[in-house]
Amino acid sequence: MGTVTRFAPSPTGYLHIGGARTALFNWLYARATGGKFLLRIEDTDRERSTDAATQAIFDGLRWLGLDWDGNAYSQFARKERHAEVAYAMIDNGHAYKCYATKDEIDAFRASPEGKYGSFQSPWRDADPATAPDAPYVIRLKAPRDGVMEIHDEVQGKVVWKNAEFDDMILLRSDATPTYMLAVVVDDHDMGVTHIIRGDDHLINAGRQSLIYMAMGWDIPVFAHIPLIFGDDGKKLSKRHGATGAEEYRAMGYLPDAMRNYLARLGWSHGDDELFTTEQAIEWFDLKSINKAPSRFDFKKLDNVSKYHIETVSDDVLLAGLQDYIGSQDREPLTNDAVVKLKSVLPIVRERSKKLPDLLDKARFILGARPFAPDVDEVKYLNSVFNGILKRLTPLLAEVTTWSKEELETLFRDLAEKEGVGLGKIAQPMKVVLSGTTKSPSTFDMMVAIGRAETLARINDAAAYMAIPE
RNA sequence: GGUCCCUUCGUCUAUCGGUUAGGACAUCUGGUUUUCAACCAGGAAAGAGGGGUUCAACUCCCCUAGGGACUACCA
Repeated sequence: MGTVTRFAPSPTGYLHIGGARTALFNWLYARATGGKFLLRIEDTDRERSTDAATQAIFDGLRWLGLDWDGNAYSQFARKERHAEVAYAMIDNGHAYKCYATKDEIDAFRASPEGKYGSFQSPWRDADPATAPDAPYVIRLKAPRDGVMEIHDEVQGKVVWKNAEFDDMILLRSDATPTYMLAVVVDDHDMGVTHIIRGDDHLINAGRQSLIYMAMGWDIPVFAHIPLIFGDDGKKLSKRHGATGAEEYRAMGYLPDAMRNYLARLGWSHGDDELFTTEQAIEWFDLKSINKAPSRFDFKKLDNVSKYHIETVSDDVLLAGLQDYIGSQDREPLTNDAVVKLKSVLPIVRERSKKLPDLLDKARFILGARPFAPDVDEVKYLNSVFNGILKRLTPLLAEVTTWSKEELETLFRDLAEKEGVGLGKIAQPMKVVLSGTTKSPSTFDMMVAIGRAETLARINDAAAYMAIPE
């Protein structure tokens, strides 16, 4: 039997980056073992679940490239089946109807005994004949003796005394299932073999095992992964920066980089830091997941991002770029722009940490004349440079081979003749060619746009510099 | 409060009883340079504390401290 993993988010907001990593681990494990990765929306909480959130989760997952097998399941849609199992558990003596009202339970909690102990329903061992004709919930009849032991792939052996578990509610008084019942039934029905989830669910593995056992079902393999914190060690929240997957898209990170970085948070394969998704799939295993929580580090993410922008294929980069542009609510690149961009990809992908950096560098090819200098770059276009530019222009017109080497030689010779450093000429030229110094190499740009365009831009710049001081 | 989980450089981590405790990011120093968010070289930087077990412990056990999760008719 092949492995089946699942990601089961509740649709109450965007896709949290921590959830995204959980999804990634499940996806990686499924792909690594040739199994299936399923998606289930845990929408049994009708108050908080929204379609918009469901959509956001789909979008986030799709952006990250975490494709799920088959259609996404709606947990709520399966409520009849959940109820059926709850009643089956009454029949086999592992659950009972509890008529305690909300007020009674609240009163218990407010009492001294209720402060720390869990609610003990008087209906657990009551004679069914005495049951009133009133709404009821179905509770698990949790064992009072013995221990529950699970073997978690990440956490190892974990043991609880059964007495620690309360008679949790399985089916609410409105006949909808609670999370605890629904997960178990769904995971069983969906054939889930490995449950990889946040370790905030660790104790639930014990509780849920009780249900599996009550129904005589096979208990899946558990792997509870530690949570991701912010850089201060506190729960990752808004003030740490972005928490939603979509935000990372809007910041200009490639999905490939996110997968790499997220995979590396809590999981490792020796000293490998930078890797492709294919490699991650090949290397991924549950045993190498760390037990300690990790902190999200944007600096490191940037470094990983830079690597992927440099190494990913042209098509992937271009697709990522278009996607990023879309996230900014901007018009996609035209076919013409794409062709132009593609021709300079090698020189603009270098030194770019994020997609917007790359786009900045591509200004010289995507923009149009005249290239007005950025305010803080105007200083390069001074009178000294103006003089040099006048002597440079005819030289450029005569260059025999318009190549990087030739141009560089020409610039160096001129610099020597002028008695200045190469930077005094090449640097202002960047501003002439692109309006900014945050551009690719001067010579690379000149070669990319050609002689005529170079001369034309010099002419444009001359106009700026002609203005008397 | 109770139960459970966690603890190696600032950060992410390697180490499966024997290592000068390694790598990466960040940081510092020097170099290079056509900007730099680039590159090159080098440096500083860690086993929470205390007990055991063992010839030998970061590694196994216990205690303490600190952090976290759970403790809902939420998931």
